[in-house]
Amino acid sequence: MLNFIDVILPIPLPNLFTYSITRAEAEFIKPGMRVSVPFGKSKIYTAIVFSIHNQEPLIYEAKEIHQILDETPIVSRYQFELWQWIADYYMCTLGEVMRAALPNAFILESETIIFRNSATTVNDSDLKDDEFLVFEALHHQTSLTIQDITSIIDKKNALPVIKRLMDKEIILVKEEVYEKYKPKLVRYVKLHKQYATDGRLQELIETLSRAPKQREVLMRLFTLSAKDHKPIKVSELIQESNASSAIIKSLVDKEILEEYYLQTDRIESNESKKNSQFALTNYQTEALDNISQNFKNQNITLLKGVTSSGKTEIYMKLIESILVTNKQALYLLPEIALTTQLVQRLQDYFGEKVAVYHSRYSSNERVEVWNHVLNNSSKAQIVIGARSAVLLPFQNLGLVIVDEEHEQSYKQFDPAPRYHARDTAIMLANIFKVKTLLGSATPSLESFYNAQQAKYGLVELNVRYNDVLMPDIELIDLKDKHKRKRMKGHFSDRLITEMTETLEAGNQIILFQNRRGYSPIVECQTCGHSPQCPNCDVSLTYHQYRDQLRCHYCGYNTVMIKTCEACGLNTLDSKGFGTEQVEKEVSTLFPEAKVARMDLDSTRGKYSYEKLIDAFQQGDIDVLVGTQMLTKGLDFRNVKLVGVMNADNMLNFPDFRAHERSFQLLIQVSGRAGRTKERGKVLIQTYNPYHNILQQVSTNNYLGMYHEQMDDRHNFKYPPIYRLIKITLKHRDYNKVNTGADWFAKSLRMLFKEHVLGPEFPPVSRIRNQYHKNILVKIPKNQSLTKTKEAIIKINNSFSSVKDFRAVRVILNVDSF
DNA sequence: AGCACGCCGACT
DNA sequence: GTCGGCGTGCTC
Repeated sequence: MLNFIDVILPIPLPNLFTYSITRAEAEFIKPGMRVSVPFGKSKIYTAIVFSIHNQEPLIYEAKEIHQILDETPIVSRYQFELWQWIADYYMCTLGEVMRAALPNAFILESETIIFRNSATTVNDSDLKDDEFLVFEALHHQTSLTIQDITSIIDKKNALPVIKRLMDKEIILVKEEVYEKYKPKLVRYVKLHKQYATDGRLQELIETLSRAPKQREVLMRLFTLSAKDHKPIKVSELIQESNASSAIIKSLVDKEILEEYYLQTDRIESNESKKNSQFALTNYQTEALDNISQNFKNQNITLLKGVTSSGKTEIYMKLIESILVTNKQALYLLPEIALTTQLVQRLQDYFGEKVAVYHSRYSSNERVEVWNHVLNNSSKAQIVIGARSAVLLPFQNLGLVIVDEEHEQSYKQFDPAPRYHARDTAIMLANIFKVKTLLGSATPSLESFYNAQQAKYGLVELNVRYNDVLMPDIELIDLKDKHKRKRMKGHFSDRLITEMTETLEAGNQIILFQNRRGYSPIVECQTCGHSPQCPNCDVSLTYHQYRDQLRCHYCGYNTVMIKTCEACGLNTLDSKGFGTEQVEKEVSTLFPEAKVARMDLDSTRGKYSYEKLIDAFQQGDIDVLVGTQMLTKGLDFRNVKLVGVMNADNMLNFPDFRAHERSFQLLIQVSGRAGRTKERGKVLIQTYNPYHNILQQVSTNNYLGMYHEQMDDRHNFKYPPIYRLIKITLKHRDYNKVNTGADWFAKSLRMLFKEHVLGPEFPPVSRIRNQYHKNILVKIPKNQSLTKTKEAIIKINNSFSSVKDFRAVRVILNVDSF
């Protein structure tokens, strides 16, 4: 009987691929293991074994696998179930899910390596110039990569040359696969075994009397190993004995010391023991009881707790109750809320049981967390992570917590799989038959709607920790302030007064402006021209700190122009303002205050974000100016005043969620004010102080906002009343996108009639030289989601079989909000 | 997706 | 003449 495996390949193709294996391999291979397989003409890819069977494919001959990469499965059956759900629900392939789920280091790819064929003799004159260059290079190096050759012959395409050399049998070509994950090895030293006896040791110390430095190192080694009987790291010895690595090296060379390597975890399990204890307040206890009560007949519960109400403590107690059953807990957070502050707090309480997983981790670090979770190791009993942590190989999950449930960053937009981590987490919990707790001060409409429909349980916590009052929110009418000349730059007199008082009292201030850079539009006063990005349909933003014009979509940048490109006059002026300008104005208005800025530009480096937070916490910064980044779960004790520079630009954003988002954002920034005893103050500057959303923000009226917005969603057929699938067409040719989108929309309309919207150009219709056009499909509650998706896939298939449209990229985005 | 193959304009 | 552009077809 012949043996075969079906595998998942990390590419966007809908089907599995069948390979043949030997009898012996069939005994060894299990679903979830990695194998490397030849794919296409020459490449070798990493695949995940999906199933093992005996059905020989009928219409093609299955290739043999190249190699088995694992001894035991690295993907669990629970994950297969989840992957399948993601692929079906979000309309993507299993391969795309695999790519998103596995740490990069697990996915090996082959590289083509070129060798000299020593079997043939070569006549130099037979070779062309570029062929000779390669031939000569192989005298110096035994092997070359394609890239090496590309640079040697200085051509874009090295393949023709390689092909000619292969035909002449001068070179050999091999595909090589490298293991990408490298265990971290740490260098240790110990005394060489020849000095094991006391007598020899005595001798040794005497011989070293003329090398005091070396002797000192040796003595230090003895004291260190006597102290805690642990292996001695080279780095430790160097530091303790104040020696150089050269001294260690000479001791090793003399065979006095012996070096060896041990494999270590990259993720420092900082050896903090459980030391912090805390008690819940009465309100927290009550909330926790309510949650447990809800969990008795509800799989999902929404915890709606105002900012600073101490939700984290409740999560911790819940997790603790899961740990005693020896199960794993998953704690999801938006990427930027995963600060050292919070991780530290959990580690202080749970010790080494906490593992962290997010995008700033290197591929190697992720492999280590993956393995710990897979092996159900105690080091990863609690996983705290961002979006992708939901894809980890849990074995024995007991609880899922999704904090800041309303955060849009839980939804992946590009590339596929375009999954929502909150909804995927609920599915994951469902697979393990365990409970999910969603937490937020400003729940998303869909979650609150589900709670209202009794699909979720609902627990509220309306009191801040330690009974601190909710901040006092005041709206400031910018139109009026301008008219009465009460503005200094972008600051109203009210804001300046409050800032002055706050600074005098020694408290800190946060200023929020949802725009980075100095000014988003530069415009010529004479001819009205403004510099545009050459690749995208947007104006360039002026960044003063580098004197540059930058595109926020593609990263394009040039030096700031001095005169108008169109009319040549130096009448350039800037419109609108960003964080940079706010920062600058603060330092002019308050010269003795220490100002810092927190946005994408100021937090580029790996730790710069943490440094800023640290500095602010230490009180080294008085005024922190920033974008959205500021709103995420930061806990600053000494912030008294929060200023929102301009609330209008987000309210006017062309999106059906703009109002919901603005409400959430403003409530979240406001929540940064007054987290201890004193009541905080929030000033919101706006041209529309009577806007309903702002009124609701100022009175912290979530229910008002909810009901009003839900009316709109009903009337205009938007989620959570209807479901939404967005179809985006992308191509560099404007006309192709247009005709393609029209075709696509027409086909959809035949089935879904008035529930098809568009095609429409998005606000920024060209990004990186690609034109975009969107079509929205609205799906009523009573319409089958599965059937709708099937129909869309069918239309998409016929679309791509039209020759003219093949090149147009189609992106399907389910729940695109 | 990635890659090979094949056709076509544009230059050393 | 070759180089590199891009459309087309295919991957177990």
